[in-house]
Amino acid sequence: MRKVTIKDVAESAGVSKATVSKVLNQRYDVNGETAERVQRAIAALGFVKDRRAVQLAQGRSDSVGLIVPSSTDEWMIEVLRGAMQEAQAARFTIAVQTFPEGVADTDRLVADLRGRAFDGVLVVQPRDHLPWLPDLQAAGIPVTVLDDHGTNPGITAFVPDESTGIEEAVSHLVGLGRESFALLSGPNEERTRYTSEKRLALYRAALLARGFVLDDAHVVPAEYSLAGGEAGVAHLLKRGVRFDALIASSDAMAVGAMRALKAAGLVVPRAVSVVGFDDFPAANYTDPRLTTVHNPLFDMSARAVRGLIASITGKVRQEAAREIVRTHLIVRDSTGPAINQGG
Amino acid sequence: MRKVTIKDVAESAGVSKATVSKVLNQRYDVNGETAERVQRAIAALGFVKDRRAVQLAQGRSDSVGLIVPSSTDEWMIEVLRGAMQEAQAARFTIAVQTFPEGVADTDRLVADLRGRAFDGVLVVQPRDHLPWLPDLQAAGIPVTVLDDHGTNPGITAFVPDESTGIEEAVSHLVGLGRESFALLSGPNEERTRYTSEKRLALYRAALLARGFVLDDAHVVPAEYSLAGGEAGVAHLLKRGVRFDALIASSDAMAVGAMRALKAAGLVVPRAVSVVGFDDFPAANYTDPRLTTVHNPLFDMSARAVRGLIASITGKVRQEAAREIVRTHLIVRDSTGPAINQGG
DNA sequence: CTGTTAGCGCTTTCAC
DNA sequence: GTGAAAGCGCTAACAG
Repeated sequence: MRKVTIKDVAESAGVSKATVSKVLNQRYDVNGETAERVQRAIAALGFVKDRRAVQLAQGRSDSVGLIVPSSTDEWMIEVLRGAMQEAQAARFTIAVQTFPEGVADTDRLVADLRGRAFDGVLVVQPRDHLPWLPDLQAAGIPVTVLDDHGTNPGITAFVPDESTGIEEAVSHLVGLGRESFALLSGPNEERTRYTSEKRLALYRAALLARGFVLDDAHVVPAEYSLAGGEAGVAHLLKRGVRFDALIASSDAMAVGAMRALKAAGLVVPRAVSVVGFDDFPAANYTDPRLTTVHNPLFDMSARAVRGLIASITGKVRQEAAREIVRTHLIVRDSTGPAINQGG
Repeated sequence: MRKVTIKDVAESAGVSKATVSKVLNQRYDVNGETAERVQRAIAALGFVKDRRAVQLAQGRSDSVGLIVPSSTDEWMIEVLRGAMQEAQAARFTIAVQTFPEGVADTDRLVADLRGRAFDGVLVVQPRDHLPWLPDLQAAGIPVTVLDDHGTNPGITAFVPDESTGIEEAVSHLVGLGRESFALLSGPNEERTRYTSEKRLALYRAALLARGFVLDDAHVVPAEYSLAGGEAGVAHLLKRGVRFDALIASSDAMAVGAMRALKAAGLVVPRAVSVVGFDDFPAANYTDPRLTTVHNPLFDMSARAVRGLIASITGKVRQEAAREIVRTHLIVRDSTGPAINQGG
């Protein structure tokens, strides 16, 4: 039994393909009786529209491509969630693709994108400048980037404003009576330097604004990982650096730091208060639960996809905007009053 | 400037569409010189194949639909990772869709699937029997389910064999000198009962095989969450139940349990050893790090997608198989020697 | 209201 | 080797 097409339905119902199409698409210029006959034929034959044919005919693919870094980190799930929430509402599909590795891979992806495999594209955390983004846009394919490093000007972007969360964090720590700060910065790698230095500079400024100088001896570069955090704190301790507040540039680092502090007999949050960055899912499962700056990935992603869909469906010519999304501190249990205040 | 099609290239190169198509698809029955001329035209016009047209013409959509429960839990990322790994290798895209809520939603999804929006479908953790799965299969669309509850016979499924991990867990605890066990089982809800009771039964049997009876007083139903774990342990403690090993039916529960134990002054792992289930990403970030039964989602998902792609591309008629994937215990720090053994 | 006629853009026989 | 023509299955003007 061959695949049943709209043509079969038409013949079976004694009408033309056009009429069937109209019935299928709920057009109101069809006689009630005819419509019924068509419906019966559809049911009898078990007909279903071929999506691909519809897509070609309508010039849409009802999907948004989500290009993610190949190292799908835990936080990716937040991005996906946000994207799916919006996609579902608009009956779009989220097509996940991982970032291309080499030149050949890149060319293929770009060809797919320009070939309109998707109606719009959301690029998550591009490390570098992506020269093909403007081309896509010029080709009329809406593109948005999430959390880039400012390396793709002219492309609509949603980026977190880390300063608000950092201000809150510093204000929180200072309010708690903390007086000497140490900071675990990101690793000295090309790829991560931008984020890393930005966060450091913001912390430094926020502290300075409150009269605290964060000198270089109190800053140690570390990997964005649990092990990195452990090593970082061990390093600080070994050098005899004193601090009652520790700021980590990622949550995993913060957890490692808490482990190292505990190993050294320093109680978190009393002896040392710790704040992380990102608010990863595990932040609620650490002991103590982690106070951290929430990176609003879900929101950014949802807003980005909503915007993309709007410019896909509404034909609203997307205009390059840079949406800055505020970050906030989530206070949990890894921060608390200073020892001499607690009573 | 209109969209450039294969026809434009053909005219520009002075050949027919067919020839262009052959060049595009690396067919060898094209004269070298002609091919070059076509290539130049392609480059000059900036032509790119329209994916949708290719898809319609070839009857493929180069994608695998991933239907996930709407409550995208943390563990979903593992499923996605596994799926993407395989998809990427085969140049397929993973199109994520969330489970339909009502009847209308379901109908629409089924219509999309039967309408070949995707070449194959992977359904993750269907709660109930899905009557439309066999239909899809009958329509020639490969379908596989991941971690179902045996509610969809006749459909290829990848399911974890929890018994192996549970055997290992019990053997590990007993080997540690643990003698009295308590178990936090799943909630008394319709939806989760299957998993919950299966795990309980397996634990009970494994313990019995080693001479330990897990009586009802030592089993308490709890939510699969941190709060559930806390409440469960509080309940046990209040009732004066004594135990030196606690088995949780999920990792989040295990973390909650550890919190409650700590609050009660019971040290993990010495006073009470705790084992979880799933090996969620946060298991490495808890304090102590969680010993738990690893749920091989990544592997199952990767294997499932690989199988789907094989039957999509190879035209290998997929035969309903039930792949049982062994689980294993990951020993971390929440389990350790019993108090009187430690020395 | 309904049907005719062109598409959508590429692939694929099958003659030449 | 190359091209004409017939799809793939649906949509969309435009007559009638």
